[in-house]
Amino acid sequence: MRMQPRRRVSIRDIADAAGVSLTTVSHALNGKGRVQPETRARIFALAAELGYSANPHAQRLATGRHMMLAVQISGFGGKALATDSAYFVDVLNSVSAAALDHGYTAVLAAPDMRPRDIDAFAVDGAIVVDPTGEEPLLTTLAQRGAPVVTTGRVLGAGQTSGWVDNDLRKAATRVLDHFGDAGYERPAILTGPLTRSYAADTVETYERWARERGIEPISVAVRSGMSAAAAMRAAEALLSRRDRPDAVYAMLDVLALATAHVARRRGLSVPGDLGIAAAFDSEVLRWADPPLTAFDLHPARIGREAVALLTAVLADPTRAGRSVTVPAKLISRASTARSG
Amino acid sequence: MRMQPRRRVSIRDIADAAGVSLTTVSHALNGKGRVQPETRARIFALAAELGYSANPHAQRLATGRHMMLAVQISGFGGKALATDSAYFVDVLNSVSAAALDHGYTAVLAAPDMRPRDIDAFAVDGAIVVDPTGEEPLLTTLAQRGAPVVTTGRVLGAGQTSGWVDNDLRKAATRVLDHFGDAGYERPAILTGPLTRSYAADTVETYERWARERGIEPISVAVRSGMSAAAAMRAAEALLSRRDRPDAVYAMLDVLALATAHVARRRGLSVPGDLGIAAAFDSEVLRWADPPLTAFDLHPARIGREAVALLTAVLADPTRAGRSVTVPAKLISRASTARSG
DNA sequence: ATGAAAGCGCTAACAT
DNA sequence: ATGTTAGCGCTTTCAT
Repeated sequence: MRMQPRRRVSIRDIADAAGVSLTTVSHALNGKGRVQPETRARIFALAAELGYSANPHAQRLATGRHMMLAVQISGFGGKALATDSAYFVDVLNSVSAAALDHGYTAVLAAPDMRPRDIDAFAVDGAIVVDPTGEEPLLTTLAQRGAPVVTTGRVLGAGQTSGWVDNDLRKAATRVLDHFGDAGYERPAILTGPLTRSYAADTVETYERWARERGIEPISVAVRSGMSAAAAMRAAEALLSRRDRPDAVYAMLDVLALATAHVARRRGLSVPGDLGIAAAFDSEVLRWADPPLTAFDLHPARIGREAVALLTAVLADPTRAGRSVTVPAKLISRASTARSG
Repeated sequence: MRMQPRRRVSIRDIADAAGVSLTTVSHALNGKGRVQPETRARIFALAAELGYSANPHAQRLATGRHMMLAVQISGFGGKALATDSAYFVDVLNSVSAAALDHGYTAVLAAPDMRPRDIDAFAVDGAIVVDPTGEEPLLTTLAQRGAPVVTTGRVLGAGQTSGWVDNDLRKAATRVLDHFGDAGYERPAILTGPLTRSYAADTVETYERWARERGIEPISVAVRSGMSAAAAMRAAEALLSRRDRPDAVYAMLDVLALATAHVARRRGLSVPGDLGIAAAFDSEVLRWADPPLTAFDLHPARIGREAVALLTAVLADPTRAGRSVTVPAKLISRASTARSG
C-alpha cells in the first residue's frame, strides 16, 4: 500500500520522473503534437501511475479562460417557477454532464442573483433556461460580450449568442389538429406571461390558426406571478365565458390542472365536455384524473444542445447566432380522448 | 464615456494608481488589518472606480483553496428522482445563493457523474441531497478527506462531515397523531427504498408507534426504481389487503398520488374511507382532488443550512460531525379532513 | 523533438 | 504600516 502523497502530483513530478522538461509534459498531455510518440506514451503512463490530474485553476490562470459556464433557471419574480420542475432538474443535470464532456464546469446561478456576484462566478458564458431577457446574468454577460445561450428564445432584439428550443409553433398546430381530430371545435389557449417565447409562439400560432378558419380566438394569459390562485382565476375566466371553449391548450402544467379542477367543479366532464392538453409533460399530469395529454419536450436533450452551442461559440465566436430545434412529442392521454 | 479597458483591472493597477505596493492592496482588500484606515479607504475607492474584481483563479492558485463546492441531487438509479421536484430546485437555488454569501461558488454535479470527473470539478467539498451513501461524489471525496455534508443522513457508518435534515421521526409522530385526531385507526405507511434516511426514520418511528399500541404495523416499500407503475403496484398491494388500512402516510408525492388513484378506482372515498398524507409538499399535492395533506420541509432553509455547515467545516475541520434540524410543518388539507 | 524562462494575478512570509 | 519577493501550477513563446 503506497503512501498517500501529501501534495497533489503536479506536472513537475511527472517531468522529473520521466526525465523530461515541463514543456514536454505539458505538450504531451495537451496533445500539442510536438512530442515523440514514445515519450508521450511514457508520460501518459507516468501520469496515470502517479494519479496526476491538472490543477484547473493554474490552467485557467495561465490560459485566461475560465472553462466554466453558468446555468440559471429563470424564475417568476425572482422565485423559481412554482410548478412541477422535474423538467428543470433534467435540464440542469444534462447541462452539468454535457459541460464536463466539453471540458467545462457548470456552476449554478440562482434566479435572484445580483449582477455584482457575476464576477465571482468567473464564467466564460451562460445558459439561461426560459429567459425573459431581463435576467441580470444574461444582460450583464451580454453587455460584456460574453456569450449567452438560452433555452427558449429571448423575445425582441436578440442579444444572445444562440438558442435551443422546441418548435412550439409546430406543437401548437399539432395539438390543435389533435383537438380537431377528436371532434373539438372551439379550442382556447391558456398561457402564462407572454414574456416567454413559448407563450408568445403559441399565441401567435393559435391566432393565425383561428383567423384562417374564421374562428374567434379565445385566450387568457396570466400576466404575472404564476400562483395556484392566479391559475384558478384564469381557468375560471375561461370556462365562464358564454362562448365557452370545448378544449383548452395550457402552457403550464398548473394551468392545465387548474382547468381540470374548475371543469370538475362546474360539472364539465373531461374529455367529454372539455378536452385539455398541456405544453409540457410532467409527473403531475400523468397522475391527474383523467391523465392529461401533453408534450414531451426532451429536457435532457435541450440541456445537451445548449452546452454544445455555447461551447461552440466559445471556441469560435463567428458561430454565434445559431439555433437548434428539439422535437416535441405529443403524448396523447385520456384528457383528449373523445371519440370524434 | 470612458473606454472599456481591454484587460481586466488587476491588483497591480490599483497599486499603481494608489502609489502603494501590491501587498498593501491585497491586505486592504482582504481586511488583513495591517493597513492604515485612510490608505485602505483610498484603495477601496480606487477599486470601485476602476471596477476591480479579483481574479478567482489566481486567488485559488495562490491559496490552494478551491472556494468551490459541488451540489448533487441523488437519484434513483442514476436518474433524477421522477417526481415533483420543485423541492430540489429550491434546494439548489438556495445552495447557490448561500454559497455566494460565503464566498463560494456552487457547481452542479449530475447524479450519474463518474469518479474520474471529480478532479475536474476542483471543489473543496460537496453537498449531496438525499444520499444513499453510495454516490461516487460522496465516497470519493470522503476518502480523500474532503468534507461532505448531506441533506438527509447517510445510514450506517457515517463518513460525512455533517448533515441537515428535517426531523422525520417527529413528523411521523405528528402525522400519526393527526390521523388519530381525525378518527383513523389503522394507519399504514408507504415508502420508497429504505436506503434513504427519511424512509428509514419513518419506518422505525411508525413501527414503534404501532408496537406501543399493540397494533400490527402495515407497511409497503417500493424497493427500487420509483416509477409510476411501481407506485401503483405498491398502492394496490396496500389497499387490497384484507386488513385494509384506513389511512396512508406516503413518503413521496407519487406514492401519495398513486394511493389516491387506487382508492378512487376501488370506490374508496378520500378522506371518508381513507386518509392520505405525504411526507413532503409539492404542487402536485396541492392540485390533487382532494388536495393532499403534507409537510412543508422548507427546502430553501435546508440548502442554506447545508452550505453554512459545509463552509464551517471547511474553515475549521474540528467542527465536523454536527447536524442541523429544520422543522417540518404539517399542512393539513382535505385528504385527512374527516371529522373524528 | 525538446528545453528555458517568462508570466497569468494573487497571497503570504519575511523584511524594513 | 508598508514593501520585497518568492511562489501557486500551468501554458507558451522562443531558443536550441
